[in-house]
Amino acid sequence: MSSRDIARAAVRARLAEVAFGMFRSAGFDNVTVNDLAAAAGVSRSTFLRHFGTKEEAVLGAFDLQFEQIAALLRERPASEDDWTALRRALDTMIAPHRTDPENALATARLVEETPALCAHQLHKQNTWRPALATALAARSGQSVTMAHEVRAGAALACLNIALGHWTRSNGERDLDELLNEGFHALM
Amino acid sequence: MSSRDIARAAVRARLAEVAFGMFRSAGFDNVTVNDLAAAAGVSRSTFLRHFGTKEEAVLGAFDLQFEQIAALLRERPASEDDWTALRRALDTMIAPHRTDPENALATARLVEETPALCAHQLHKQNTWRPALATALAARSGQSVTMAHEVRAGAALACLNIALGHWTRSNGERDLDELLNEGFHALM
DNA sequence: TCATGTTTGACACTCAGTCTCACTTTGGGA
DNA sequence: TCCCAAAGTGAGACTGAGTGTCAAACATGA
Repeated sequence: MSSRDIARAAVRARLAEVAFGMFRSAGFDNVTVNDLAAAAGVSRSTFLRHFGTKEEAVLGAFDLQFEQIAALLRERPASEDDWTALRRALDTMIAPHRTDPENALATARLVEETPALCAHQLHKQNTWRPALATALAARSGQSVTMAHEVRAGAALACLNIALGHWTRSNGERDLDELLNEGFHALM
Repeated sequence: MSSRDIARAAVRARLAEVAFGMFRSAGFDNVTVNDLAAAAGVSRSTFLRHFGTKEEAVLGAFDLQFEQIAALLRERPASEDDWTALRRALDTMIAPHRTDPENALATARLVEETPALCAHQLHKQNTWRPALATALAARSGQSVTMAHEVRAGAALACLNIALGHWTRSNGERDLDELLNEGFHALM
């Protein structure tokens, strides 16, 4: 990672933070890219060059999480069945909800109540699903089957549902238990 | 259903058909709403009044299918386990792929290769999932639990994955069998 | 026939996203 | 240290989606 990449990532992080703050207080649809750029002290061009779309300013961070999940999945022991491996790998995804529930709750709410964000998020998951299936198969040296992909998809659906319940409980219910309850319907 | 509603539905169907034809031959992103309106002989305003968004011209029909699935699900006998009931209900969804594979294949391809359509489709499924869970619970007089919702979500993921395989096989593989294979990883 | 509600087309407007061009900054090699 | 090539930035023009308003045409049911 060159120093340029570091600088670029720092700018990106700052822009995302400013954007999240404005979306959180005014609502995604009531903030324009011009507003975001002005608030962050950059031009409209620069903002869009960093994120491509308004949605990516919120959802861009999730790509890293998916890579982490895939990596963790690959490291789960082959003796573990797929459901258990998936359940464990998702612990990474819900770590932020434990360490910074305030922020995680605001993000989850924003995504859930904004159709454009929700749709993009689901599409992102759909894009990552094959990679999860590959990781699931690779950890036990198997080749990818439809079963791997179905289990990966089911686990993601489970995550979304558990997160939805968690959000609607204002973060009061335990996300770990909600996930366990969800996986219980699958295992 | 008044005569006005009938006329309205007829116009909608015709507009959707024209739109699908153009999307199919030129690609979703290469056709503007102006193009669609001109080809259908209506104004841009009228086209957008009927569908709201370009995407809905393609995906609008799926709402009916989801209602059908929910209705069928409610009618499955309480003696059937949830997975079997879901699997049977999905037969409705894949009926068109049997009766008119040509058209179904083109639609599936269009949705899959167009990110905007894919995202909207997934969001639609996400919106309908609670209704499926309710139907699943109602058929055996239970109240809705997270398990119902998780199973509904998993079934939808399974449908998407099976459809993806079917599309990539150019409609040559049997969608019924693909669905069975997918559900096998869950049941 | 008439009053009412619906559909339509025209048009103006906002905003997202793409593209191009010129300018500035920066990193790394000579 | 100097220099150059590459990367980042800002300005601005442009396309196209989606919203809202208005007046005219239309169909429906009394």
